[in-house]
Amino acid sequence: MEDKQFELRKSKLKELRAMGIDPYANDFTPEHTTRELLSLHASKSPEELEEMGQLFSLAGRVVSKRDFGKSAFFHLSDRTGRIQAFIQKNSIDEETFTLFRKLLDVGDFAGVHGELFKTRTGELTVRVRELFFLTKALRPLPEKWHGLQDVETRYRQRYLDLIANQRTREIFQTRSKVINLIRRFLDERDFLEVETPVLHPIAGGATAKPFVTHHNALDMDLYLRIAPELYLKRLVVGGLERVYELGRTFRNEGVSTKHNPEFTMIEFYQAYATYEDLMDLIEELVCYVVENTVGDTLVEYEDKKIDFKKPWKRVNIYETLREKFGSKITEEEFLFAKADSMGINHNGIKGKALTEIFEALFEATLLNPTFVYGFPLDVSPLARKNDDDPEVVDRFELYICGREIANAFSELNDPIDQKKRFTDQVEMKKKGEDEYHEMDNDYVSALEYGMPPTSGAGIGIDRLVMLLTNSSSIREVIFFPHLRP
RNA sequence: GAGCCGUUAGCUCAGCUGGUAGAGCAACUGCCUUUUAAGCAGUGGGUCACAGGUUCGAAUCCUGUACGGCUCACCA
Repeated sequence: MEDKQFELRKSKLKELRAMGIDPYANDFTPEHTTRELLSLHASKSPEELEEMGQLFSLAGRVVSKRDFGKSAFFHLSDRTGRIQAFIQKNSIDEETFTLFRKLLDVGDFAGVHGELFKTRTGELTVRVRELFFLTKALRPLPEKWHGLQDVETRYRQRYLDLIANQRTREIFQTRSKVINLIRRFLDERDFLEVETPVLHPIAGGATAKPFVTHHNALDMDLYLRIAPELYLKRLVVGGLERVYELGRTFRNEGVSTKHNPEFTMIEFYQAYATYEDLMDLIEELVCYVVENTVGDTLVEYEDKKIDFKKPWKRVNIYETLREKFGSKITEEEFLFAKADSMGINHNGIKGKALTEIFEALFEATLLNPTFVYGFPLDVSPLARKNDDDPEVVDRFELYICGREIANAFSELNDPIDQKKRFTDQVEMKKKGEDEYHEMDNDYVSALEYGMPPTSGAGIGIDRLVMLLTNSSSIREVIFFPHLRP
């Protein structure tokens, strides 16, 4: 048997057409929103509303219907909220009233003209004087009481999730707000928003596996960008001293509650700034976003409370490890033995062993925002060497709630050093670190023209939004997360 | 990629150690002019994810497949 409700609604569609009513009309312009009506008039007394006598017009989806035979209530939902409407046999023409009862279903879009009044329970309600059929819905909506629970349907048919679950709408409103706030923050500081290529001939700017695609006309493979970094720095060479790009980045890695193959990142670069300046800037930026979304420096996440209050802790990787293991931790023999005992795959790379030991032991403990700095040189091929310790680079990562949220450093602008670093990366790539950098001669030659001292940062927007919306999975903050087709 | 768990009506879920499918909401038919999970009476609706197997008999037990969730690994 074919879906009965579907067939029935299709026959209602035919019936409407037979009566000369276009079930997909586009001739109604709402002049008000539900939020306007509620915020301007909800506090008025019944008498005040009656005196007003004004006709309002609004449109939306019918999300509930309570039929009493000779009158009925229903709720209309628009982008701003929902409002109750009341239709009565003797305050509207009879044909419309019958149409409403027989042919208008929950899920349909309708427009109404009517005046406002208060019901016995005091709810501001529109008394419908005219009703317009705008769009017939052929499928029934998810259940009104429990909403839509099935996660697979929620992700695959996000529109249903948005209709049924208020929380989903709020999450994406917050996401939008976060992005807007970041733009505003950087724009106010004279950063220029730019766009750089998504298709890269060399996948650079991060250590990650790229997606490969093919350009037919040029008969060449291209990579979806794993980071916009190297192009943004070319722009700094070009004299754009403060730039940022907010956009999608692609990494061909596993999918999890914290990883989506395409995710949103902001990278920004500021000439004449140090990585320590960027700690201050990021602290300010994130606090600005938190204040204007959550509205409190204390943010509840799962069963934890994250305190965003400035100043944030700053933790040095080497110092932390020396405190734990003594100074011999930087000696190769001891270090590799330790890493092996912890099951860490370091591939004979010292910096990798150090950072992975640190992450394994301390990452999960970093609940409140914490800057982790003092990264080894060999895992940071694009970062500037520290002036005091040439084994270390001027780089930090921001951890919140045990997750890496940002990565930043003073940029390496010495082209000869950069070339050597790329060469070292290529060597390590041969050793089996297949996500390490390739030689990028074009980038090196850009540096040869001179890049001013610069620092740059990347912030994972999805993860930040997760924290601010108390979402435990990245799929909750991406409209259409990656699923098998 | 590995382990564990899940998939039953449009939606939310029951269905025990195998005996042939249930509820609420939604829908349909009535009644009802201030309800808001409206109410009352009645009706219809299922390849129990898919494919095999065991059995007299499978939603239930077994195997495989698909899709999803969680954890781990890689990573941001």
